[in-house]
Amino acid sequence: MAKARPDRRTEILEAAARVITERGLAETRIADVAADAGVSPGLVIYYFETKDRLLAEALAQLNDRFYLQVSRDIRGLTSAREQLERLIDLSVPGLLGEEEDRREEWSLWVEVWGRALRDPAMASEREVLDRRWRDAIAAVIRTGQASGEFPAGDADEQALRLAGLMDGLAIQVVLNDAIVTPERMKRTCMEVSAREIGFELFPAKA
Amino acid sequence: MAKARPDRRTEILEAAARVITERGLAETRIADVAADAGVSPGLVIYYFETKDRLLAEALAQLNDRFYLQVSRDIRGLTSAREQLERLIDLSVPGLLGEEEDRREEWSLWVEVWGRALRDPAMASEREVLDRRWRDAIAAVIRTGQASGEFPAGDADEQALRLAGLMDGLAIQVVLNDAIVTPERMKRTCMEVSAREIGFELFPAKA
DNA sequence: GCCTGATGATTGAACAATCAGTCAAGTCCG
DNA sequence: CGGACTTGACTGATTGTTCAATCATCAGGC
Repeated sequence: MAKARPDRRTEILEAAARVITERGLAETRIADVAADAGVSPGLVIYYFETKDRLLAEALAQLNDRFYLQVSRDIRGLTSAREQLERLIDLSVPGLLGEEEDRREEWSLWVEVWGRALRDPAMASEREVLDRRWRDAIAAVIRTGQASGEFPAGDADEQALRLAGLMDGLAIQVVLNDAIVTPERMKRTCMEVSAREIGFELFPAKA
Repeated sequence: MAKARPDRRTEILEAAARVITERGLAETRIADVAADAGVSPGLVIYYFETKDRLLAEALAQLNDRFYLQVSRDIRGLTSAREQLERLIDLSVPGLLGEEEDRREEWSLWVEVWGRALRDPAMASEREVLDRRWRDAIAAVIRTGQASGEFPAGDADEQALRLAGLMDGLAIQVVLNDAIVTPERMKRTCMEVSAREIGFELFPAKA
């Protein structure tokens, strides 16, 4: 109904995002994207020149989507501690329901890292996105410091530590490590955050 | 000189390890390995049946090599704190000289993670190796606790935290992140270790 | 209202490159 | 001589990309 004039380029991009999250970056063929978009392989190249450009654009879109959700979710919370917890919840693969399961997003990150090793364009894209992520964490920490909820401290360094820990643990979780479960990852992240940033894990409700 | 009777299988395995660390798992072709070993492509398949089996064996060998070096290096150190620092030094990509540069090893890990997402055999191999790594860290921590150098604590949980942090930061370093330099990674790992495990970063030499 | 031609969108078959794995034939060594 | 080892050309499958042909849309002339 709403398809007055379908924007092919956008349709193909969305199809690519779907295929990538389902089958992974390495297993995504142009033919798959074309089939998912209900379009011929030739048309995909017609709009995106090369497969690499298509994948790069699709990845950027997927990331924007994640950041949008995170900032939307966080905006509604008043306490920095709650914001931080929500950030962690959203980052732990498989912790929340299907609706916001981050497993596929993390799988994607792992593949991006692999590709970035040999693809400079992908590498600089990744660096930008990672910095944006750390900055988002640091912003939450600064909010808490400004309001007196957290003690003063180097928010950037604290964000780096938390982001690093989350990356490392998320790898284990997304690969279904028997020891590192989503719940354990969350607990560990919360405890380390509390200690490194300097807040009480279970604040007295006073 | 020492090649009385060349063990082709071993030669090919070593060639595979070289090619993999140079070009990455995804970019390693049978022909490359054959060329590096000075042998025909057919012979590679003759000894290893499939490319996957070749890669799996080569990876296992690379890992054993790393663990051997780590345990050899650590055995010579008496204080647990020094052992831990050595462990971290050996883990930070590009911190030490070329001889023991871990950059290629970490690149490899990133690719193993990517492959493990879709290859169950690779996934369970990874899990085993990762557990071995965390156990090695935990063993060092327990040594320190037993000698009274570190306070009592949950060594397994502490090891999980340190291993997670190292994984996450190593990704940034190996991808040449402008902010996360090898030196910064080391400093951060040491500081977090000190706080989480509970030792003095700069012990009075008493 | 209808034809017309131009422009861009779209197709799908064909092309070309890449590689894992096969195989028939040779070589070496005991 | 025989069996293990070795070769390298070949096959077959996959897949990114090209391209000639077709189709849709629409502005503008009649």
